[in-house]
Amino acid sequence: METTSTTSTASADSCAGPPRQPRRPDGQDKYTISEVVTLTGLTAHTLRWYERIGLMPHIDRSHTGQRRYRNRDLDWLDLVGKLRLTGMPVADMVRYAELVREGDHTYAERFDLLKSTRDDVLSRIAELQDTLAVLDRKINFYADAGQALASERAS
Amino acid sequence: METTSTTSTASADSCAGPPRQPRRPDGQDKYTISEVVTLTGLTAHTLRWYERIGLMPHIDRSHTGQRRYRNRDLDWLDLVGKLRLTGMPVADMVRYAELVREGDHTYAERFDLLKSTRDDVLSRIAELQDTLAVLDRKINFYADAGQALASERAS
DNA sequence: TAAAACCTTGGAGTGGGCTCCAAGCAAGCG
DNA sequence: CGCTTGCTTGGAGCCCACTCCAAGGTTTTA
Repeated sequence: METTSTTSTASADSCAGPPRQPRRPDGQDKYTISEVVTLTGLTAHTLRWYERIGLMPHIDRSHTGQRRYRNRDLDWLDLVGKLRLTGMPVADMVRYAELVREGDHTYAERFDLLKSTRDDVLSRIAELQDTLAVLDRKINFYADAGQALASERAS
Repeated sequence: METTSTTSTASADSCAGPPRQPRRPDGQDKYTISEVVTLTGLTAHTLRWYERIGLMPHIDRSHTGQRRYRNRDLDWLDLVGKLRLTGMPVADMVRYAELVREGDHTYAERFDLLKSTRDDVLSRIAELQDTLAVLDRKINFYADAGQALASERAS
């Protein structure tokens, strides 16, 4: 049976920011898929799917065919996770992965891709700050309205 | 035949930031669906779909049954657009719309909803800034690598 | 050694957010 | 009057990013 992800990505705890993934034990360079699940917060399904669609580099296998992830694979997954947060489509990440696989002569193209991604991120940040301003105006409105209702009740 | 959106949302022009939607003509308070399409950048399909799922307030109709949007509807669509950029699920926006329809006694709940949305936005901004740092490190790496290749070619 | 836990595969299914279609009504124009 | 253009509806279809299933092989624990 498949281990259904216990480390839920969106936890509802009140304080303390994002639910940090457990840190990698150091000195280790071989992880089973379930270890990667706990380290990345992805599901095993998703990890295998990433591999099928060409988003992963070649993953080592044990002599019986089970995946054995290495630290560089985890580094890659970290990057993928970051890019995912920017809303970059998986297809674009696959493109980047292909460039990496193709070797050093794709440096320029990778550079361009990263730069335009960077620009996207900057404009998304700007959009969000814009939205923040709108939310703050509305929040103030409701705060005032709440005040008004309270004093009305008091009088 | 349906007017296929001419105002493409994602234009590829180089400068000048986001493709500003045309400003509303002032003094007007009745718009056909196609006017709203050009004002918001949404498609007519999407506007009708928003209505079906309960994301819109009641929209006036002409004597023949055609939609006539008013300025307050456009204001609402602006808000929806902002919230969409934050990644808020449409279902949550529908919830907010319901609260608005239910009247003044939902002020407190709306306030809470906006505040938690605000928190989400803040943490998304933080995530993006994190990602930006990663991208910058990689970009510097590739810039250096490009330099190295160039000087290699020169020698 | 036997049971429980974990891993493998290809392919099918899901949910969100649109996107489109067909068939038909309505308005403006030459 | 006929043509073009625009609007109406319910329902079907699409794309993305997973998510799960069945059927079987492997590894670990007791």
